[in-house]
Amino acid sequence: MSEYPVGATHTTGRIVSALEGGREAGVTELAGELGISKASVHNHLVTLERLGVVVSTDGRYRLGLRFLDIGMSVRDGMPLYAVAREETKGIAESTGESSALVIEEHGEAVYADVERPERNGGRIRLGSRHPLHASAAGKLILAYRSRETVDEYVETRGLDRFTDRTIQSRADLRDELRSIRDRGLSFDRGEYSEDMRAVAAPIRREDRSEALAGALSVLGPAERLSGKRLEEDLPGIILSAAKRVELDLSE
Amino acid sequence: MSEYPVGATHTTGRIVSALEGGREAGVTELAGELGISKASVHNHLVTLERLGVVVSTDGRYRLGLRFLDIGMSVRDGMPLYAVAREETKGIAESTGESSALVIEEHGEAVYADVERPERNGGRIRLGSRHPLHASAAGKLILAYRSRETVDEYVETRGLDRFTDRTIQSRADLRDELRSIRDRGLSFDRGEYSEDMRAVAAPIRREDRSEALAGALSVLGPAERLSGKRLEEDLPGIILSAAKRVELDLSE
DNA sequence: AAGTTCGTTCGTCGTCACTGAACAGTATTT
DNA sequence: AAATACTGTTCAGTGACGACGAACGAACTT
Repeated sequence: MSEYPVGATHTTGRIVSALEGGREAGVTELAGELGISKASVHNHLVTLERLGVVVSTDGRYRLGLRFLDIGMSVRDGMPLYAVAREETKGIAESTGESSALVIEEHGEAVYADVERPERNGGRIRLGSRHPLHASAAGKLILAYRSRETVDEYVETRGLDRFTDRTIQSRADLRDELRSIRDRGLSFDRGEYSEDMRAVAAPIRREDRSEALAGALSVLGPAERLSGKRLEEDLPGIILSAAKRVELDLSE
Repeated sequence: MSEYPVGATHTTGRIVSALEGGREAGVTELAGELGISKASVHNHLVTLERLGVVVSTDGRYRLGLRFLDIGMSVRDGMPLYAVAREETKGIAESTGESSALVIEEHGEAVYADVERPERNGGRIRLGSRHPLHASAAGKLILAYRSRETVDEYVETRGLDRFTDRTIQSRADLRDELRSIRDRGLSFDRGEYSEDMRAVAAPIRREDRSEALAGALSVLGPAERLSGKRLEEDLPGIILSAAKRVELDLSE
């Protein structure tokens, strides 16, 4: 079995990825870039347009908002989102900062809900994906995973460095994860972005199984998130919110 | 040329659509439903999982949030969104109601931005798609299109009926569109949902070309949107906001 | 008006996407 | 505890069709 059982779908995926971010491109452009024949790229684009996910205007193509529609329908269908929604909002209201519901997907931390995204400098938005080892919520998710799973993560994704503070060694990661598990709380003090801080609390499953259901997180600029506020006030708020979500989830 | 030049991609699209709304399904289930062999469905799902858009847990499959990520990146990349964003927010703040930026795509009204979605009863959310003839913004978009384009819309999509007030005949639609063009303003008084009201104002392009760039809209329950507020106050607010967007857009 | 781009269309070939059937687990039933 | 009835997955064969290179036609540029 090859890497991608359905090659044509793989090609479609590559074309879609190339058009991410609302980029508008022509057939020849894409064909050259992806190393696919013009005719083939054209066929894929026409198919995608008929499916309603691509729009074309006089020969140039771009992704439409159908992706957003599908994505929102998926998000709204998540049981955890329905349960955590009000708490996420509540955190943003009581703190005045960005708050988020984060889940794990394909080895990444994914933001399934973000309240007040404008308060984090536009760095994190709904649907954002970040490496697990370089965010408060991501580390939290890793902390509740088995050692093998963590090792596998490090091997396949590596410990990409974003700032001086990004965890760089497996040993450091292991120490940090233990400390997180002990406290039931996770901090990010500029490990992904120099001037950003975050606190995250775990949402465990009813059966207390290994993997977390998700994490709640508060995030914002270092100038507002520091000292006692970062170390004591926010942890208190977010921990109790996460506990309430856990309870609601088990009903 | 067939309907879909790349058949495999079409199949993938059908599978994805079947999984919309966060539905979790098994291979056999999908195969039976779509009339495709189990093996084929399996191949598509494995491919989609490798591409990172599908997640599987012990044999059951569902869409992941990658769609949301792509969709948000497309939305954030829209020039109109960047320009209209603050005005959309402003409308929601000054009215306390849901406000939206709406564009046309594949013959549907698409909500590219929705502020305070909770204030419209959860009926309209980011990425929602509605028929053009049964919403304030949709009718507005049709109103600035050529007669042939409108005829084509009616022929291909038909005038689906949602409430007693939904426009049912081509003649009524023509009259309504003329009136909208004359006033430069569009109302929805329960044409899509019995107890919903909306007002929309056009965002024209600099070159004054036929097609609108989009529309701004306020929407909410009939109990709050009625009388002078619906007929005079909201139109004033939304018209001036749309005008400002038009100006910003032409810079 | 010749030239250069583009998107699109056209056949042709060789591959691979689809099928039906066998396999391997797991849950349910008896 | 054995048997049944579901799953999801793998397998091998084949015929449709996806990929390619080339030709086409339209739209700008020169």
